[in-house]
Amino acid sequence: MAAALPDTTYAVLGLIDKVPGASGYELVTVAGRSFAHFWPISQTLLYRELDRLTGLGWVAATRVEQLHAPSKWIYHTTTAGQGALADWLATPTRATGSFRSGVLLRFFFAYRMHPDQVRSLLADYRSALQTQVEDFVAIMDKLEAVSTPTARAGRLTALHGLRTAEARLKWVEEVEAQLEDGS
Amino acid sequence: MAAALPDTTYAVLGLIDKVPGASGYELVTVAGRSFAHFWPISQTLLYRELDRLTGLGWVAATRVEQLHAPSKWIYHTTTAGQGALADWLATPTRATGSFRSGVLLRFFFAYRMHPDQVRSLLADYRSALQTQVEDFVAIMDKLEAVSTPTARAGRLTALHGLRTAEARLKWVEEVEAQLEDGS
DNA sequence: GTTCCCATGTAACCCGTTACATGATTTT
DNA sequence: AAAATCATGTAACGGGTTACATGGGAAC
Repeated sequence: MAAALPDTTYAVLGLIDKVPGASGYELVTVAGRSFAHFWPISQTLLYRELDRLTGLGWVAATRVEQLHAPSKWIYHTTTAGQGALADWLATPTRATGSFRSGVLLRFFFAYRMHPDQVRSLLADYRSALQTQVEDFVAIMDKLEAVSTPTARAGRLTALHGLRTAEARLKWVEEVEAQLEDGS
Repeated sequence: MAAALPDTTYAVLGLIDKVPGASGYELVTVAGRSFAHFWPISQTLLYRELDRLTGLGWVAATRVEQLHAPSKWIYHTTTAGQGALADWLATPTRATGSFRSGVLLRFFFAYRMHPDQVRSLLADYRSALQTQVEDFVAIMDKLEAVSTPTARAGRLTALHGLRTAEARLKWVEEVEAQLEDGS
């Protein structure tokens, strides 16, 4: 049995399947505004996965010449690629994502900080969360009109992010209230 | 100016500062049940950071011989180390943590799955979230009694995880309800 | 005429993980 | 006799990041 490929490979495979005929450049931007919120990938990494996927025969690359822009490669999933995607989707996975938060890490050592530093840490966190909320709302608004299955999936993952950010904003308020009367 | 060290280095530094006189072995277990939920580190990595921190002169290692167990190194922060920790805590940071979720990634391609697969994906996610809720509640219960500043910081980071997991559980219910009547 | 957009790539680094090794002592 | 605990480490790998290079056409 071959070594398991990272989920990132399937993320790119699924994206090509979802947006057939896109160039690497386009896929980077699409990835940036679709699954970046729960599976961020850099440009370099995406191009590397493109190489891997064509090497595996899971996607086919076609050269396209353009008049008013540089030539480009466009990608499609092959039958083998669609099968690999289906297999991956059928395999159960551990439901534990990875999460690392610099804010929480610093907050964990809050007793070594001046109260003002803690307050500003929380304020920064709050504004970052508010930005997230706005982003997710914008995504959902944009997909509201569309009623395709792919749009629905996107809308619901955005909802996940929205609910998460909202809950964390409430946490910030809870903590700030506790700081005011407690310490 | 020297290259910035990763947050992991300061995580270990802060932990030694919090639990002085612990061995590497003990620090691994303490890290596992304190900040693992928002900053997981493996045993190998922790030992590597221990080397780095002693090399920097930020922590001092002392050899301790034991009768009923192998000899061990125990660690303390130096004055320089405490200063470095304070500096790091004083530097503002981007409030965006890193998050990667295999569940959401698969869910994003839900239109390529059988409805039963989607249901089982959500069921797995739900039970993982329920386990998280239990873990966070357990941590908070254990720290409820203690009223030190360090315990409070731990309790509040656990609360953050609890609120997050609760919001996501509600999301699962929302989505499941939508699947039943919609599709 | 400089800056932005398209488009693809290289180079280097290192953080983090997994698997494994060792060996004494204590518990089952 | 076997397994778990204490304690520290090595080896190898690869995923992901940041920074940089290139170059033509379009826009301001």
